[in-house]
Amino acid sequence: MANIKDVAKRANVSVATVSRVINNKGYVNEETRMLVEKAIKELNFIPNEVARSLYKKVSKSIGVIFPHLSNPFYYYVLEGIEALAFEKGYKVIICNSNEDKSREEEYINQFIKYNIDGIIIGSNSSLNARYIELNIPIVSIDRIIHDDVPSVTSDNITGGYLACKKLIENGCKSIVHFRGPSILLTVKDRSLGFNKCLEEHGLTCYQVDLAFINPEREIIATFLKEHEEIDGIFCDSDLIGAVVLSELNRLGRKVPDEVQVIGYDNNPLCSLLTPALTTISQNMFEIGKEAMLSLNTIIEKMELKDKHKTIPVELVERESTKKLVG
Amino acid sequence: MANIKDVAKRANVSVATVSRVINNKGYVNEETRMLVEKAIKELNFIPNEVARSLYKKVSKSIGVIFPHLSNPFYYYVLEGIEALAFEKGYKVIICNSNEDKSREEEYINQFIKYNIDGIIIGSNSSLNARYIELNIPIVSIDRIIHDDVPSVTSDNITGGYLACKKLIENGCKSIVHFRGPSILLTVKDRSLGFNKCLEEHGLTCYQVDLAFINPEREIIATFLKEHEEIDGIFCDSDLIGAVVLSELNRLGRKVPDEVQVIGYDNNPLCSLLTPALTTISQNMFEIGKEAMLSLNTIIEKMELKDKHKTIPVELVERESTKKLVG
DNA sequence: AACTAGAGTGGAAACCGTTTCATTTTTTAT
DNA sequence: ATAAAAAATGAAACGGTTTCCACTCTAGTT
Repeated sequence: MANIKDVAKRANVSVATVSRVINNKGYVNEETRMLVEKAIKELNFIPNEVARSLYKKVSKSIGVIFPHLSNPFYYYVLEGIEALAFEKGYKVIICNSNEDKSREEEYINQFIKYNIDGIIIGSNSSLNARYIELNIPIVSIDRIIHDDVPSVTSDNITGGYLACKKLIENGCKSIVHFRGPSILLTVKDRSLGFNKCLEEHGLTCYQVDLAFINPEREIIATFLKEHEEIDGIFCDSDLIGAVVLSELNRLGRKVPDEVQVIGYDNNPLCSLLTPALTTISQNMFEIGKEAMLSLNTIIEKMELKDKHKTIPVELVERESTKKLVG
Repeated sequence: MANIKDVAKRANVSVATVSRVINNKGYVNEETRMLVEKAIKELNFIPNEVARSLYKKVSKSIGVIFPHLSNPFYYYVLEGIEALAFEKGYKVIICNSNEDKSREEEYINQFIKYNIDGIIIGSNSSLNARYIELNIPIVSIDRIIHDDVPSVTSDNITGGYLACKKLIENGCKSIVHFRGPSILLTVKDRSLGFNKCLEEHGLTCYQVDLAFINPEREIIATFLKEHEEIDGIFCDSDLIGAVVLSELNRLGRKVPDEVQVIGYDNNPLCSLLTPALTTISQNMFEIGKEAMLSLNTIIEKMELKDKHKTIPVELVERESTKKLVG
């Protein structure tokens, strides 16, 4: 690999001049510039970004830490991040913390070692105070980890509210909320909205806690068997919704005529299920884009007006819900 | 941020000694080591990997380029890559080429600029000869891009064969193969195996070409409507399988009694469908792991015995297939 | 003619580690 | 006691780039 010295030698100039040419900065005679450019081409020279980053302490790359990649939510967010990052000239380094806090911290350390310009983190654990002190630009997704750390979250309260409203308006009387892990803020918020609406109508509901990604089929099956009166179901993820639909089908309960089901996320899977799943759509691409936008703002030391952004949700109606007449 | 000089000053030693301590290399007196370690802790010193990488020309990180992340296949592969990479101390940089060859090349250039140690690429386009000349360790996934570039592919030929065998053994007479984009090697290979088995039984089948990720529902619907005689369906992805099941359901055709369906990938989605989808399982995690293993072997300049690895597949039987009696 | 501003260029320091080599001190073997 | 080997340490070079500063030269101003 040719380096800047080789180019300088070949073009019969100093390295400083070559640097000025590649960075388009400072005075360079037009003829000299041509000479240098010719040498660059001939030697197939690519400036070494590591050396550059060493000097400038800026790497034009950002780190993303997600608890797992197998949750569709994250990769749609990722596509949003990537889209804007690419546009702004940032490389994206993606790491998988596996929900493991120590691994998360190890990755943050790596990022620091690599002069990373900023971090987007989708974490369920709270951030070590050390990192806030370090003053690296960080944006959190789907959770507010610290008042000083900007965040982008989905409007989970409204999400829960909308789902509940739809079920009640559709005539459901006996409702269950299959929730995700109740430690999560997102889950808490959805419950908040859901229960608020319930309350407004003088109703209550069952609550069952499940895993997000691999929902426990037996718990769902047992609950549904023991509660034949259930006619409205809200699930905290479409994956839970899919299992619920599958179990209802097994039990011979008709959806949406006997039971109505609403999922969460608007996973592409929804329209593949039978019946297609009504769901709360999170604009994941937008979440990613906004997070990257916030991050860019902090990196460039501009003022961030909206420290904690909330992205609106909407209900997407498919075949698993239906307004019951009478 | 403290640097190695600050540590040296604080511990009253030279930077060389500090370097020896952090790298655990060369002679260091036990007492001195303690002193240095104390200073490191006090100053919260984290060695700058950029400087390190500049000198050593090794970055302990690898780049992964995938055409998109929204295909579940890729993120399971990714988890395999990550698992081994983490173990071996590599950071993983993931890039999304969006099937765009120029973006792919841009990312490879970035990787070079960053002294990346190796690249795993899941590409549909053939690799520019330049990169092979550059002699960076590269491993390709799901495709053989060059005889000299090691690869890890799934045993697609056997996958196609197994699917066909199952359909025929189960009593299917009129078979259709809903294929992915026929430019892809994977798709070609599956057809190869599938048709071989067909031939062995003196049969032929329909072939319909579709997109992998967002299969065209109308094409599938039209075909199924026009071909009521179909009793066996092989799909090149589970997503295609899901749409097929949904359309069959809409047409009132019973699965598996009237039509049998086999998908491909063993996407978690399979067990959520009704009926649960029989599929050819690709061990994606294993593919990722093996790719990382090959890459590590080349990076460390050890001999790679198996240049082109093939990962076995297996048929996972669920509810969408059934041995017909009589 | 003397003076100044700006164009054009190169030398060298800086970024932050690693490594080589030389030197000193300690230990072991004879 | 002495030579030889091993342990411990620091000075300095190195990696590839950017940038500051100093310098030369030309053109324009009084």
